Amino acid sequence: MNNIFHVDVNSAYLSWEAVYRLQMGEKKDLREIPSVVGGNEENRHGIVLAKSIPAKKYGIQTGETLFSARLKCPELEVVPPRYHIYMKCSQEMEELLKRYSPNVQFYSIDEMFIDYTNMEKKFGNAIDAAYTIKRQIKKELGFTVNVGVGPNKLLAKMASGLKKPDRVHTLFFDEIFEKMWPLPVNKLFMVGGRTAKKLDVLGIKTIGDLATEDISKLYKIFKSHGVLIHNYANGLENSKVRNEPMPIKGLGNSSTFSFDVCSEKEALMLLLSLTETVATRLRRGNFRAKVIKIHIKDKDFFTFSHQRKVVNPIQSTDAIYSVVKELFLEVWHKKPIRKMGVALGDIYTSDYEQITFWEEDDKTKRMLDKTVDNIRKRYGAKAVFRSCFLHSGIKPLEGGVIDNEDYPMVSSVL
DNA sequence: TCTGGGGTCCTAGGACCC
DNA sequence: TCTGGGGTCCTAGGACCC
Repeated sequence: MNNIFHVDVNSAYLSWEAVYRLQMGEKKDLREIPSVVGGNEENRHGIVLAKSIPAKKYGIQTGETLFSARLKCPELEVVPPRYHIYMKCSQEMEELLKRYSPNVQFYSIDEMFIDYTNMEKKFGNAIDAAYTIKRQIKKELGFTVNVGVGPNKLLAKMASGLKKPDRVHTLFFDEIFEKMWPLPVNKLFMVGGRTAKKLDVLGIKTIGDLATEDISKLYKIFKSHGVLIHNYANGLENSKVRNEPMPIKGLGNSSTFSFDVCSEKEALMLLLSLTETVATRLRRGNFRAKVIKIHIKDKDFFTFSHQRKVVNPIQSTDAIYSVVKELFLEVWHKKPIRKMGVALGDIYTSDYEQITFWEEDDKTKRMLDKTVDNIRKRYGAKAVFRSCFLHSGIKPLEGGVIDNEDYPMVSSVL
């Protein structure tokens, strides 16, 4: 029998912010008052990123606007995010977990899987170990977690989500009926708002309803996703706890601007800036890309995208930007823009042998990009930038939550 | 009233090939 | 008047995760 743990930091950003502030000598604990970590409203990033449990009691939800959160609780304390601190806390937790098993999967900044299978002889039975881990994180790092214990990653994750905070829960196969099936169907991993709504129309309200529904009926409506969630509702999932990060399939950067962009000149400058950011990340990973995409959200929140596959994989800022510019001019019809993004797909590793065949980027451009990348690495992102950004009011490197640093994200893949 | 950013995967529809 | 059927590749859009 496999024993998988899922460790989930309770209200991660908010807990970490609270711990840091207490360490800095602040008297009040954000976790004990209605509070949220939230984006900057002036820059139109005003949403709730994390909430305290007292804030949750007012019905405040992650992702909702700070405006709406304040309507629910006028005395709400709002603090800005500090991603560097959260990264540090996350890394410390990962190090701690590695004491208990060599096989720890960094699933997201605040969620990790541990494969505890066959570790019993070293650290005792699984449930005791889960409690020890929870206690140790609280004692050494100052924040609380939920630990879910189960026979696979899906059930471990569902277990950690049961009752919060500071709890250990198990979800073995013989507990599914009692602990998981009565839950509303949207609590199931991979059943989001859209699917839950469609299921509701079909009379499927709980995870149990979904688990016992006819699979061919689900397939007809939801295709492969229907089969997936039916399996999940029955606790069936068998992916490995992965030590190594998943190979990168694509990367992108986007930005919501503090004002609606109306001129072509300004839009192109912002796209160049976004291209710089994403191309720098591409080169840092020693990659090249064949698919170049842009996406645009206009002032009415209507979003659309445009992409092109090029024959030879490219890497230089200039080569990527020339495609980005083409794409933009092909789709933009002068409607004011709220947000834009540049993304790269169809990624290849760029080893030395191959480079001689890539004629797309000439040698001069490669050298220039490399030089600029190195200067930025040594002296910071602002040390050198294109002169067109001077006095333009536009940042030379748009996008990204942390300047000049990779920030680990999460996908819907276990 | 205000509504982030960065990922992965899937599907539909059209182009194109034999 | 009636007009194949696969297969692959590409693009746009939408679902999900945190």
